[in-house]
Order: sequence, then structure tokens, then C-alpha cells
Amino acid sequence: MSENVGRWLRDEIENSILSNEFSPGERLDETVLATRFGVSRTPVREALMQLDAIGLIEIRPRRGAIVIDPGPHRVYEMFEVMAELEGLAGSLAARRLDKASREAITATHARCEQSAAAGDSDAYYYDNEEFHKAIYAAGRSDFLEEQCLQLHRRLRPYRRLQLRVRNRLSTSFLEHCAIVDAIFAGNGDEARRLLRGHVGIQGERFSDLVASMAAR
Amino acid sequence: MSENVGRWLRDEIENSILSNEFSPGERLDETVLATRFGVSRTPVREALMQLDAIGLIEIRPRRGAIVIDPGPHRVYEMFEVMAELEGLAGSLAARRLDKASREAITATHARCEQSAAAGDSDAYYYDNEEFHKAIYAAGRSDFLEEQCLQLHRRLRPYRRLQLRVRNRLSTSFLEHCAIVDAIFAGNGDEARRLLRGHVGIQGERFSDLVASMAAR
DNA sequence: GTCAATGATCGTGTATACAAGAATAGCATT
DNA sequence: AATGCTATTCTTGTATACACGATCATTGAC
Repeated sequence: MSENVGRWLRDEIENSILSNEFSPGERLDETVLATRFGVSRTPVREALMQLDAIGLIEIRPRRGAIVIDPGPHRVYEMFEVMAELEGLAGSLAARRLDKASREAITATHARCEQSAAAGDSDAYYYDNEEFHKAIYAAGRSDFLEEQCLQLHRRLRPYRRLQLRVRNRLSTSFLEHCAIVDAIFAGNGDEARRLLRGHVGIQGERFSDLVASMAAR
Repeated sequence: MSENVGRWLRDEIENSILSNEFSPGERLDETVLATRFGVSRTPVREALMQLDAIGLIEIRPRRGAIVIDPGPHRVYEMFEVMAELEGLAGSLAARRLDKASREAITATHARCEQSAAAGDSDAYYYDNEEFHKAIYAAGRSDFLEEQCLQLHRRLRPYRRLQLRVRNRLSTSFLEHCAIVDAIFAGNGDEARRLLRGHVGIQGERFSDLVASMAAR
């Protein structure tokens, strides 16, 4: 638990939203949350204000807070931006790669290979996340890394859904291989291009996303 | 004034920070702010929590809030990301350009031409902002537009400093011309490339930035 | 029977009071 | 004289109380 209750609540509620415990459109009652977490309304309000500032919920004056529903189209737009940022991270990584980052990428890539070979979708989901985080870090831009992590967090539930699509696991891993090659070869433009394709949602994958979102 | 005091205060304090009325590192005393704005501490706290969530200030437990100082390096990183996002916006604009967006770009571009010709740096600063916003909107991605506007806001003071550099005004406008041409020609890749170059900070322009930041 | 208006109830918005921790200053001791 | 410890004060963190607005239900009129 964090040292101040407001921040702790923010993380707690944020996780609840991102793990779909609070569904989009659902109203978040301050007193209910307060009693549930055993605190007063004040820190709850502070947490909600922060989540509103981040854009996870919307506080309508005198009408309470509701969880924002991004909707398929907006999620698509978020993936579009995510692809761009990851592309930048990849190109920077290719240019600035140092020993530690190289090892981190190699290690996480190896773990992805194992879970992909085992066909373990849940394990791959986690390892894949670590792989991408290793690339963010390798870009050596604190701000970019933060932006990537933040967007990644918000898109996490949808990434998980994507992996459920048939054959996506092995395809994803093959793309990883090419990305690693490009980064290690110092080929920034290629790394950027590959990551954009890897993260972005094109063509039929958009309908896959919509379908899996509807199936929730 | 917004309908709820907390949000109004957030905007107010945010503007004060971005216009350098509160300098980086400065402590923001809750009671001082409360009396200054004629409200109680509660909405002040809510505003500060939100600014903390956005990343403009830092609240250290039991030690109060201070304005974050990005520092030259981090500002550089922010411009790097901004360049990438604007590049994406430009490429989308080239692909999806409709009549309204085309007219908006043409109009703001024309105003830039006037203020550039007049050598009016302040007017150009404003018109340039509108020009870029027109491109964000032309991309037809709500999420991307929001991200661009948010980053633009935070970089606003530094953009202003940049324009003070000698000859930057006419150079900037020439770059605008090429960007408009690329977008109107439907050449997304070219628009992306040009915007990246236009917004990003390369080579000596970084030292210009550092110098102007130190001169504040 | 349906629609509108008014009142009651519930929930948010702001203020204030109280508690706990951190910083600073003063005093004592080495 | 310098350093460390303690006490006081100031500021933040949390709770509670009160007020205003919104929504919903009930009643009355058309």
C-alpha cells in the first residue's frame, strides 16, 4: 500500500477499471467506494479526480463519475498512436542500443519463444509485455518510455483479447524475431516499420478486435 | 469559469505553471492558493491531485506540491515524441483530407504567411499554433488530436522561445508550405517526414533551446 | 389514462475541524 | 563553537458536516 490513501485508491480503482471489474458506463458511487475500501469520501474523491484527469473516467458535475467506454473506433485510434510511439522507441533502440538493453531484449525474447512454442497464450501475454517494455527502455528516452507504458496499460485488456485470435501467437513471435534482428542490426527505419506493423491494427484484425470486444 | 471549482482551479493553476508564473521547483502552498483564489483547501487539493496525475507537478507525501522542472533533456524528449505524433497526424491528414479540413488548413496557412511577412513574431506564434491544430483535426483521429493538443500545451512555452531564434520565422513558414503541398497532394509519407523535421529539434537547434531556456 | 409539476430523497460539491508527520529553531551538551 | 536532540509550529492528510443540485416518484389536473 502506498503511503497516501488517495494514491493507493487511484491505483486500486484504476486496476479495477482496466481489469474490467468496473465496466464501461458503470457509475462509481463515492460513498459505496468509501465504505468498500474502509476510508472516508475525501480520498475517494481525490482518486476519482485523478482518474478523470488521466481520462479513465468522466466526472459530470453533480451527477457523479462513470467509467469511460472508449468504443471500438477509439480503441483503434489508440492502437494507431501506440504503433507510432513503439515505432519511435524501436528506431531509437536501434540507434542507441547498449549492452544492458540488448541483454534485456534477448532475455525477454527468449521467454516469448518458449511460451509461444508451448502455445501458452497467458504466459505469452505476460512475456510479450515484458518484451515490449524492454524495447521502450532501450530507446533511452524517459518521456517516451512513460508515454508508451501509460498507453500500454490502457490498451492491456485489448491486447489480451487480440492474442486469442487464431494463429496470432506464432505470427506475433515471428514478427518479434524480425524486430529484434532490425534493432540489433542498428536498422532504425526497419525497426520502426516492423513495430508499426506489429502493434497497429490493419484490415481484418480490426474486425477481430471489434468481435472480441463485443464478446466480452 | 467552469461549473465546478476544482476543475476551474486546475485550469487556472495549470495556466499559471505553463506561463511560468509558478516557476519549476516552486512550492505550491495549499492554504496560500486557497486564500488567493478565495476558496477552501478542498478544491485546491483536488486541483493539485489532478495536476499531479497529469504530471505537471509532484506531490510528495506530507511535504507538499512542487512544480516539476522538465529540464532541457526531457523537453528535447518531449519534442521528439511531439514530432512523431504530428508526423502521424500529417500522414493521416494527407489520406483523409476532406473539404472542411482543407479549408481550415488553407486559412490558417494564409494567416501564417501574413504574420511571417510582417515579421510579427507574436502573431506568427499564435497563427502557427492554429495551423498545427488544423492539421491535428484533419487527421480525423480524436484520440491522436487530444494527445497532440495536450503535448502542444505543455510544450507551448518552449515553442515560443524557439521562434525568437534568428530567421526561424521565415524558415518555419517555408516548411509549412512544403507540408501543405504534401498533405494536399495526398502524399502521407512525405507529410509525415516533413512534419517530423519541422517539429523535431535537430543539431544546433537543441543548443538554441537550451540557451533560451537558461535565459528565462 | 397520460402528462406535468412539485416535493422528497439521494448524491455530489465545498467547507471546516482535527490528527499526524515533517521542518525548523532553540537549547543543551560535548 | 559545533552538533545533536527535543519541542513547537506549520502544513498536509483524512474525516465529517452541511448545502445545493439533480433525479425520481407521486399526486393532481386535463
